[in-house]
Amino acid sequence: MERTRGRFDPRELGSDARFRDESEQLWPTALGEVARELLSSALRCFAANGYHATTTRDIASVVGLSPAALYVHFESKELVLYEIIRSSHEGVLTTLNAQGVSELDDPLECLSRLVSSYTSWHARHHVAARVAQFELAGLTDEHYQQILELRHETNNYFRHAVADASRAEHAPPADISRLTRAILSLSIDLVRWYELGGSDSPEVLGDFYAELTRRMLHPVAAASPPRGASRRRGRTGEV
Amino acid sequence: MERTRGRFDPRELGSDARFRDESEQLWPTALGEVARELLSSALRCFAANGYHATTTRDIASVVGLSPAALYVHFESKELVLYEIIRSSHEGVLTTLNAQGVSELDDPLECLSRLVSSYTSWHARHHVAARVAQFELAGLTDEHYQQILELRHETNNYFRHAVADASRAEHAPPADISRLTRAILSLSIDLVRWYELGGSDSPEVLGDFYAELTRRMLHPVAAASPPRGASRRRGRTGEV
DNA sequence: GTCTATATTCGGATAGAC
DNA sequence: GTCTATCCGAATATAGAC
Repeated sequence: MERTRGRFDPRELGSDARFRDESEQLWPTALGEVARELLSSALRCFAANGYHATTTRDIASVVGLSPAALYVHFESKELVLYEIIRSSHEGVLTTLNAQGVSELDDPLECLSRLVSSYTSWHARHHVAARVAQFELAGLTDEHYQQILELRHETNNYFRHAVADASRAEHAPPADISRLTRAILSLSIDLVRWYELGGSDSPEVLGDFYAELTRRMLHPVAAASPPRGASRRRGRTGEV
Repeated sequence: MERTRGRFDPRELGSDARFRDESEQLWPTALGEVARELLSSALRCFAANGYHATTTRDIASVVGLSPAALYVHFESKELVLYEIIRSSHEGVLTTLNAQGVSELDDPLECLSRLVSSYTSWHARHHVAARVAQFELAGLTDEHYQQILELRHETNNYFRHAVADASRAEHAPPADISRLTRAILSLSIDLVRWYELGGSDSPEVLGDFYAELTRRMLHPVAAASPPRGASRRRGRTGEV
């Protein structure tokens, strides 16, 4: 019955600009060479076809091993997924920590730098980030809880930065949660469509989203008040 | 080896505020009652656990049927997924068409209305939209291509509206593609975290994102020039 | 550490009675 | 149209040789 196995051949991902990234830097150096190769292979398979649609044969064959070899290096397929997602989340946190924003006293510049680095990290590591963001359902409950803690830590960075910047720019305090979510959405959603080698480099995109963040904190001074049709709200979404 | 089947019991989704939505309105009326119930059940299973982690037994048992009964109404499990994704995409297009933006001559108001309706649709139908956005890998190549055409149509709406509004607001033409992607990202990513019954109604969120869109089209007039640290770019993402 | 072979379970889909 | 029973391919994981 025509088994759908995804649109991409993981064997080609290494040479495909859409998937080539710098994922190998993510893996713990404590792991051996083969284990790291297996993680890179699994990462590409998961990103291309999804966790459940990827078999242990897929992962191992890309590296040129039999499926049984995988279990010498990892206890289970789920643990491979966990290792990938955990490494990605810790990679983001490391980057955010390295920003040293605490030395800055300009809240808007501080937030800009967080957004810029968070965005460019996701662009540069868009393959790993895709798995880290969209394959959480494959984790066991216990591993999922551990990832949630890392995500909570990341979100706190932004929530505080948005709160500080909002105060400094006299934005409505009620919008802090909404703004935080919107800013995170920009950086996270790009992993769905970003391609290395596309028009924007990770740095350019990071700068652009930092600029958008600054604009989002500045209410437009009703520059061009809508003429007719006084914004009939409440009708939207009725289909 | 501890089979992970997702964190949510689809049987409870109907009574869970996180998943209760108005998906039933989406299905073609040409289908019979049972077929529509199966689609609603499948929708909740797919949203909760993912397409590949959902079995035909899961889908049928929520409705109180045996797995075999599903095949009386649908040729395959993949066709159930296709019907869900297709209905969602056409639902969005119907909403956008109903906006009647062509009657407006204010480009910014036109774009605002598109963003508002697109956003509130995704919030109201966040369960269906989640499947429509994140389970595309489960489709056959042929069905995937058909969905891509619908997405292309939707994207064109926004690309033209952003282009018109950018001209009217004297925004840099080079940013049109970037802005379009950013605006779409806001509305699409919300299906990852939105919950009906949460703090913001679909309409409130739609209005807020329309406001953010207007702000994103207005370059900040260097209101508060960053003091020290002259935006050292190019370092981000090195981890 | 890697292999071949396989145990075992599971899931999509079908057969045929009612 | 729904059921029970089942076929059969597939996938995780293991056993045991090398």
